[in-house]
Amino acid sequence: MKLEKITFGGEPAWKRLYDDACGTAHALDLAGERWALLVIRELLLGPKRFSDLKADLPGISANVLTQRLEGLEQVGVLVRRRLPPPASAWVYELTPWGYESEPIFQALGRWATRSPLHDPTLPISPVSVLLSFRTMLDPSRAAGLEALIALRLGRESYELRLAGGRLEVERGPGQGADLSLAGEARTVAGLVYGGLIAEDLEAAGALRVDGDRGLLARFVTLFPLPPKATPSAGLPRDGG
Amino acid sequence: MKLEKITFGGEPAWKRLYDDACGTAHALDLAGERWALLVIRELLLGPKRFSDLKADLPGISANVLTQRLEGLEQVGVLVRRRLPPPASAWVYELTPWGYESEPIFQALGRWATRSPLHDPTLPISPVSVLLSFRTMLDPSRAAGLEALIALRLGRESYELRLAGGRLEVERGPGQGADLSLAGEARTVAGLVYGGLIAEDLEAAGALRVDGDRGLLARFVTLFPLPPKATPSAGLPRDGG
DNA sequence: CTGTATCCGTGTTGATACTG
DNA sequence: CAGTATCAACACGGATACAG
Repeated sequence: MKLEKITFGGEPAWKRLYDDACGTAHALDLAGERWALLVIRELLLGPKRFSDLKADLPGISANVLTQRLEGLEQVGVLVRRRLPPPASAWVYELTPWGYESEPIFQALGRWATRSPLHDPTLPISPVSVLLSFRTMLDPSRAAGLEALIALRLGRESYELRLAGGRLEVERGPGQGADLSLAGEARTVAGLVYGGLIAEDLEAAGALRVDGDRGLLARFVTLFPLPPKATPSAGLPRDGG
Repeated sequence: MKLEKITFGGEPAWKRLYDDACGTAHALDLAGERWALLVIRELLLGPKRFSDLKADLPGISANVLTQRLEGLEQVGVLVRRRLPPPASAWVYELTPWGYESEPIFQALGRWATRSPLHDPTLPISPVSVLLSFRTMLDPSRAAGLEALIALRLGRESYELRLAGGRLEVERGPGQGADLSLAGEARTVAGLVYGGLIAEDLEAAGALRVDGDRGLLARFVTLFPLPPKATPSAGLPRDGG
């Protein structure tokens, strides 16, 4: 490993780099620091502001978020842009190449889902839920299905377009949707992945359903999880 | 993010965990620490001993390697095994689920190869080169090709079997190979990815070629690199 | 020979408080 | 809202000493 000096615009910065031509090592040089990949994940469905990122990454501190955004901008993964008036806010947006990192998240997610230690009851961000749908959709189960579904997860709204066995996800109000779900991201995740029952969640006030309930019944079957890996592996190693 | 206490066998250990049900976050909880993914990479083509890992991961220190191996064993990615006599050495071997992490490395590698900052002239491990071949093989370019190629990269020997547009990689001496290459891993990487010329490398004593040179000429064309992302992105952000 | 444990200097990370 | 400043805790990496 090597210490490399990189000077960009302002003051010199030192970074610990793997001294390795392997693509994996370079990817980790670019985005291997703590939180970096999760910042990218949160931007995969469109630009966000600093405070949105901070809210959607519970546990990150402001200074670390600042550092990650600066680093990821320097290496060309994202850009910092000012929205046109009247918004006039700064937003962070992935570059085209940044958006191309999505397969990394699909591979990581698919693999980790099989971990014996994975706890699906933890909090989850809206973007994570939507990306997981894109990753886990089983085209054969979605065959012949054409529908527009509106998801309101916390403060964020998305539109899911199912057609030709494929799924498109976009930010948007989802007007005229065949089915509309509103609730916290973890509620919808529990509905699709955790076997929770929509009627129970509605009764508990955690979910609102509008529209085609037959479509809902089918929707929750479209995203089968891979089986867990053998859990024998999560145990302590024998003494010596 | 949360501090979780995990006690395994011996003394209590604290680990910083993302408090996030997202698969990506869990994958990073499992293997997101510095060096962890590179340790896994080095094991993807078969078990290795501590000292082999240390040699193939230049820059890692013994104590960090020990910690990573312990951590990855605890979460079920690898196991520590004793070879049968007369070898009687300890080796580290991925579990079946650990081996299934390879798509992560393919996604990371494919993405990072397009980085404007990627430097392919850095040192590289034999395993990285072999994995890159598996990732980058263009099946259409390999169509109709049937061959056994032996690669001796540093101390390690591998066999590449090309058939039906597919590539199989195994450790092994490669006896009876149609083509045999011997040299440092970075030399062979430069040959396939860097446009270096086999004859020059032979003349310089960096490469030994035995067997079908027509096959070699074709072999070096089988692994096209994706184009670089627009490099404008690697520049300093404007002042304000 | 193959790891493992400990010490230590340094750099990174994160919680809190604070500023424009 | 969008970050900076400060400081404490921790992780990293190098060296060295130790154990089977």
